[in-house]
Amino acid sequence: MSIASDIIRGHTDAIILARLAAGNSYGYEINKAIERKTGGRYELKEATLYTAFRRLEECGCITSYWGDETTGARRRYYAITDAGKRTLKALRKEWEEARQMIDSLTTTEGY
Amino acid sequence: MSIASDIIRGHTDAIILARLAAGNSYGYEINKAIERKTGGRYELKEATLYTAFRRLEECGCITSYWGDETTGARRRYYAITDAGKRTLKALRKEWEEARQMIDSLTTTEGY
DNA sequence: GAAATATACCTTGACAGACGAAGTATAATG
DNA sequence: CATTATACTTCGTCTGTCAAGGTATATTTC
Repeated sequence: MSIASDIIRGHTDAIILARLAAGNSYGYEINKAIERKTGGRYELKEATLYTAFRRLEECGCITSYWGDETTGARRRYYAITDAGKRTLKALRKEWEEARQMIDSLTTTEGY
Repeated sequence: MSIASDIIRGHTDAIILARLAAGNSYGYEINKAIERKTGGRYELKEATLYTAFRRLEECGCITSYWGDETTGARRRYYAITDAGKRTLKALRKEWEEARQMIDSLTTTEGY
C-alpha cells in the first residue's frame, strides 16, 4: 500500500457501504474490487475489513447471509440496509466538508 | 467539533506544519488560527496538539524555544525546519492522491 | 499426484493517534 | 475579588488498523 493508513482511517465504513450500495457482495470480492478501483494503490487489510463488517452489522447498516455455493469455499454475503444507505449519505456529506477543510488547513495560504 | 476526528486523523502533523510554514508561532495561537480558518468548524484538542508538537520535534520537523514575554503566561514557540518543509510537501502530495482515492471509493459509480 | 497458488473466512494481541479530564500559572476584565 | 482568557503539560482511555496466525476448499503447475 502506498497511502498511509491514517489518511484512509475513518473512511473504511464509507468505502464498504459504497461498494455494497452497488450490489450485494462478500469480503474477498469487495477487497479485490477496492484494489481494482484504485489501480492497486490501496487495499484494506483483512483484519480491518472483517472488523468493519462486524461493526457495520452491529449498527444495523448491513446484513449478512451465507451464500449457497456448491463448489469452492463458503462465502458470507453482505447487503446494505436503508439505515446503511442513510449513513453512507451522511458520511459522504461529512467527507465533502472535511475535504475542503483539510485542503485549506494543509496549505500555507490564508494564515 | 462537527467533523469526526477519525477523518482528520493523520492530518494533524500536516495542519501544524502548514501553519508553521507561514511563520513561527506557539500552541495557543496555532490552535486559534486553525479554529479561525475553519470558521469554528474544527479545533485541535490541546492534548492532541501538544502530543503532535512532541512528535514533530522528535522527528526533526520542528524546533522550539521559549519566548521572552515580559508579561502574561510564558509561550513556547515553534519553528519549522527544512526537514519539516520537505515532510509537509510530501504529506500534501500524499493527501492529494488520497483525496482522489477516497472520492472515488465512497461513491457507487465505477463498480 | 504432490506442491503451490488462489479463493475465502476468522481471531488475537499490539500499536498509535486522538482526546477527556485534570492540573499549573499569569493577566485582564467586570 | 471572582471570573474569564491566555498558555502549557501529563495521564489514562478509547478506537481503528494491522501483523501474524489459523482453518478450509479449489485450481493450477510441475
